[in-house]
Amino acid sequence: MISDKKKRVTIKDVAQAAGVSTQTVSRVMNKFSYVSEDTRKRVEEVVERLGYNPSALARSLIQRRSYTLGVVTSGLKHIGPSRTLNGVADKADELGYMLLMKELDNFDNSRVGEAIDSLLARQVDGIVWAAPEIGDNHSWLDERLDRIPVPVIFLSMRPRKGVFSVATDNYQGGAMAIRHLLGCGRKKIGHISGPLAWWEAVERKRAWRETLIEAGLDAREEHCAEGNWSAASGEQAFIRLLESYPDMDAVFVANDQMALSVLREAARRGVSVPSQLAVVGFDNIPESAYFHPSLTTVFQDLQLLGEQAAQIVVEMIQARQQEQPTFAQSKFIQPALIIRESSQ
Amino acid sequence: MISDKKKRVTIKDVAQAAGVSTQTVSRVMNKFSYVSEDTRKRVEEVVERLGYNPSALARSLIQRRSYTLGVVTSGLKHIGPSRTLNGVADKADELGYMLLMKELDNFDNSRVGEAIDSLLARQVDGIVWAAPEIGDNHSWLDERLDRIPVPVIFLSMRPRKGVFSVATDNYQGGAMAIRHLLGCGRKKIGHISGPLAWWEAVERKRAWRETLIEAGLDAREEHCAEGNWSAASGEQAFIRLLESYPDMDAVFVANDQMALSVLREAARRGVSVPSQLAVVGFDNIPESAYFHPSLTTVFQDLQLLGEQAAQIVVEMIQARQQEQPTFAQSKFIQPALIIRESSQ
DNA sequence: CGCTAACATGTTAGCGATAACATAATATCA
DNA sequence: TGATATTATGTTATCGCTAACATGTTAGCG
Repeated sequence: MISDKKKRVTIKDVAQAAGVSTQTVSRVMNKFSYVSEDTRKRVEEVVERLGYNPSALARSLIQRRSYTLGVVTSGLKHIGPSRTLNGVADKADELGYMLLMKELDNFDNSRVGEAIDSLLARQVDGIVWAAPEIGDNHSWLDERLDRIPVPVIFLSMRPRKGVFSVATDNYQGGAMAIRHLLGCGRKKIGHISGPLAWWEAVERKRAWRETLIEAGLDAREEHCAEGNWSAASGEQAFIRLLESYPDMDAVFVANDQMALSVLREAARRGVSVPSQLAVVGFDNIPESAYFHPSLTTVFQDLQLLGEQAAQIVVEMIQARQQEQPTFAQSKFIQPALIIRESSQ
Repeated sequence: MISDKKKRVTIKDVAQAAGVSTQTVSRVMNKFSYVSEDTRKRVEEVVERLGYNPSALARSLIQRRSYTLGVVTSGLKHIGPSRTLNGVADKADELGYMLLMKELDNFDNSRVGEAIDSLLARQVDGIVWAAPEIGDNHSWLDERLDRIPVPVIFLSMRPRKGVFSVATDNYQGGAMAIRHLLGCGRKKIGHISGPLAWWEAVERKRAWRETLIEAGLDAREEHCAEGNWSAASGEQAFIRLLESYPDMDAVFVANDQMALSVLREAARRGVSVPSQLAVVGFDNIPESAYFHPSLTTVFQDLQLLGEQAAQIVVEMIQARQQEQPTFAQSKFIQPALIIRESSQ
C-alpha cells in the first residue's frame, strides 16, 4: 500500500484554479455575501473538481469559535450515561455542533482541571458536564467554574445557585413509586438504595422516607439496604433486607438492575411477586418489560435529558454571542411511572 | 451574571510578561529543547500566574496533526455500541488522544461523506468507524476510502482486502454455542437470529447452520426465526419458532435481550428451561447472570474491541508519520462461552 | 448627468502557535 | 588557542482561513 502524499487542498488552490482571490472563494463557501452568479458557478465547479473541504480548524482559530461542544462523561459502559450521551449527540448534530469527548472514570478532582483545559485548548464553545455527582466530586466547581470562559451545563447534579443544570426529578420519581405502592394497599415498604454517595441515590431514598412519613407510616433505617446499582449488589442488599425487615410487603428498588435480582431471588425463595411482595424499580431499562414478572418502574428519559442539556448550552452560547445576559436555572425533567405486573 | 470579557491568554502575553520571545515560551511548554534553568523558572511562574493554556487549535494548524481521533458511532443508545465507544475512549485517552464524535443513526450513504468531511475538516489524525455493517451501508467504502488522507479502522465489518478492521469472531462464538449444546446431548437446535441485514447476525446464523451440518444434523430454514435484537422481537420470533419447530430441545439466540424474552415466554408456557429447552444467548450483558434461570451466553468483549481499534489506528498514524508502510489486516477477537443454568 | 446605494472583487492583517533558520554565548577538545 | 560542539535565545515565515477595509463597477434616482 503506497501512502498518499497528496497535499491537502486549500482555499488558495481553489482561488488560483478559479482565477479569483481567496476571499471570493471564502464568500462562495459561506454564502450570504455578494458574489456574481457567474463567479459562484466557476468557483463551485473548481471546489467540486478538486474536492476542496475547508479547514474548520483554521476557521475556528480566526473566528474564535469552533462549533464544537465538550462533553465530559463518566461510566459510559453503563446504559444510563450512554443514553444521555446519545441525546447530547443527537441534539448537537441537529444544531450543527460536533462533540469533543472526555471520559472521566473514577476521577479525583485533580484530573478535572486537566480535562477542562484540554477541552478549552480546542476552543469548545460550551461544555456539557455529564458526569454524575458523587461524594464531593463537584467541589472543584466553587473555585474553578468562573474561570471557565465558556458556558457549562451540569447533568444530574444537586441544584446550586448560579449554576446551570438539568436533572431527572429523582425525588418526584421516588415519591410516585411509593404513592403507587401505598395506593395498592401496601403498608410495609422497604427500600434498596443506590450508593448513598450519589446525589441521585440520596434523592430517591429521601423520597421513600418522606413519602412514607407523610402517609403516617414507618421508614426506619432497618427498612433500607444500600446497593451499588449492580445486579450483584442488589441480590446482597435484598438478602440483608429480608432479614432486617422480614414482614415487608413491598420494596422500592433504586434501579432496574438491582430490581431484577430482587425478582430472581424472590422467585428462588418462593416469595411470590406481586402477591406477597410488590416490587418497583427505577429507570425503565428496555429489558424490564420482559422480566418475569414484568417490572413496574419509574421511567426517566435520559435521552431527553441529554437533548435538553445540549439545547440549553447552545442557547447559552448564542446569548453570550449577542451579549445578552443569561440567568442560571436548575431544570428538572419529570419521570413517569410505568405500571406492570410486579406491583399489582 | 456579568459575562467575562477577559481575553484568552496567549503565548504572546506570556512572552511579554516574562520578557522573552514567544519561541522561548513555546520551548518551555514543550520541554526537550535548550532553555536555561533560570528562564524556565521565570516562564513557568508567569504561565502559572496568568493561567496560560496553549491553544491546541493553533498548534494543530501548524503541525498538521491534532492528536484527535474521529469516531463514527451508531446505535449509541444500545449497550453494545456504547461499550465499544468506552473502550475507544479509554485507550485514546491513555495514548494522549481526544475523541471527536459523530453519531450516524439510520444513515443512508449520502450522509457518510458529510460525516467524514466534517471530521477531516477538524484535522483528525485517524478515524475509528464503529458503525456496524448493515445491508450495503459500507458500499461507499470502495470509491471513497482511498480519498481519505488519514488511517481508518472499521469495527464489526466483514473482512475486506486492503482495509483495516477488528471484529468479534461471531462465527466462532456461534460455533461454541452450538457445540456446547451438542455436548449437552441436544440434537434439535433452533435459532433466533438477529436482523439478517447485519453482517454479525449472518455470521452467527452461518455458524449455527454449518456447525449442525458438520455434526450430521438438520438445520433447515424452518428451524430459524429472525428478530431485530429487541426483547419484543425475540418474543415474537420465539412464538413463531415454537410453531415451525415444535419438538426443538434447544435454541441458540443471537443476543441476550431476545434470549431474555425466550426465558420469560418459556416460563409462561410451562416449558421448563433447561430440562425441556436449553437456551444460549450472545453478548453477556450484565443482567444475563441474573435472569431466571441464569443465561448461558457467548461473551464478546466490546470494551476490548474498542481498545484494540484505538490502539491500531494510533499505530497506523505513527507508522505513517515515520513513513513506514502498513499492511492492512482484519483482526478477530475471540469470544468466550459462559455456561450458566439455562443450558444444563 | 451627477450622486448615492447596491453589488462584486481584491488587499492586508492577523488568529495563536511552531518550523526553520540565524545568532550569540559558553564549553570542550585536539 | 583556535576550531568545533553545545547551549540559549531571537527572528521570520507560515499553517488555512476570515475580518476589516479598500476599490471598482453597475444601477437607480431626482
